[in-house]
Amino acid sequence: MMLSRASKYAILSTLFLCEHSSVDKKISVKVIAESIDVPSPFLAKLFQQLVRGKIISSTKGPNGGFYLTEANSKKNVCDIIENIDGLNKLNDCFLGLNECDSKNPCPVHFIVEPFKNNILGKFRDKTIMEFAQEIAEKGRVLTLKDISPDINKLTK
Amino acid sequence: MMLSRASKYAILSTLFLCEHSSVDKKISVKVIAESIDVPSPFLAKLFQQLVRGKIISSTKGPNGGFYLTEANSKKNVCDIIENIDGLNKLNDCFLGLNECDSKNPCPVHFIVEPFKNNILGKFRDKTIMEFAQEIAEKGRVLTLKDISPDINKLTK
DNA sequence: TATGTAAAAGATAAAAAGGTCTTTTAATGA
DNA sequence: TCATTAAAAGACCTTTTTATCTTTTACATA
Repeated sequence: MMLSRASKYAILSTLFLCEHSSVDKKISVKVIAESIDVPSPFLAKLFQQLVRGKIISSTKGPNGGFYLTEANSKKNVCDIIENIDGLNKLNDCFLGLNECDSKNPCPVHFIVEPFKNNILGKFRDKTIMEFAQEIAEKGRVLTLKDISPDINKLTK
Repeated sequence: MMLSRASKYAILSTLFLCEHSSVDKKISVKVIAESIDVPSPFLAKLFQQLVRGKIISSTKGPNGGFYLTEANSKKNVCDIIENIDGLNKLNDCFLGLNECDSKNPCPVHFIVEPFKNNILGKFRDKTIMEFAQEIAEKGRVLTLKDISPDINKLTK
């Protein structure tokens, strides 16, 4: 019922790629890692896996880097999660019961279930492309960076 | 936005205590651990912490064990989570953004937020006691054990 | 075709979560 | 008051997740 950090990184950077890259404008791990503030060797590993899973594309060498093809951008967020965490992770009972369904529900089953369907729906129905467009239109910034300065850090 | 296994164990076993124990019917870790199918030394550690947090009570020696007092049973599930995971864990952005709120929402913010409030509400408004009663009334079994036999295990 | 660039691959390390074991302390009652 | 029982305390181990580093491979172009 929760994404690993790896999945989160994968989602954000794939959306970033969708917005900023194309077949003739490939982007290196380093640039992406800095843009969304994620450890770059770790992201490199994730990208290898996403390439193998045909979620994103890459070419080596000068002017090489990562990018999305037409086909790639028709994938959806579920595909990313599936590729990194596996989908079961999202289906586990919120309280950890092995058997939690409408017949033997945990105390929060009927709260969790609609939410799960809702979010899985969103992750399945919209393509990466549609997602990225929505984000761009609304002027959203998808980064792990601190946007506003953090008081704790300033006072150290 | 997700509970650790430790928190889940803590919630289930506290509810178990509420239903099955009292000041003059204390229960040992071992019994509880077996009932809900959780590693007993691990549960023992958790219980120590819950006792320190005044969520549950204990006495040593013969006929000793864990139990809930009046006061204990008026605590709520949030208190348990707070004590084990800290409440922030539930408040983190689903996609890991550092700043995700209605002003700069992540793509799923408006799906996640109502759910969060909903479930936090339930965890805050009902006491352990009320929760346990509800479970008992509905004849629910809160265990991590497999209830129905698992085909995979049978065929091994 | 040599050179530089960037990903792929794989080995390794660090941190966190989960789990175990042993010794000490407190309570009970014989 | 001594033996027994069960939790408390704390050291320790294992696995998983997260992160890094080094070497190899592929590609581009000068």
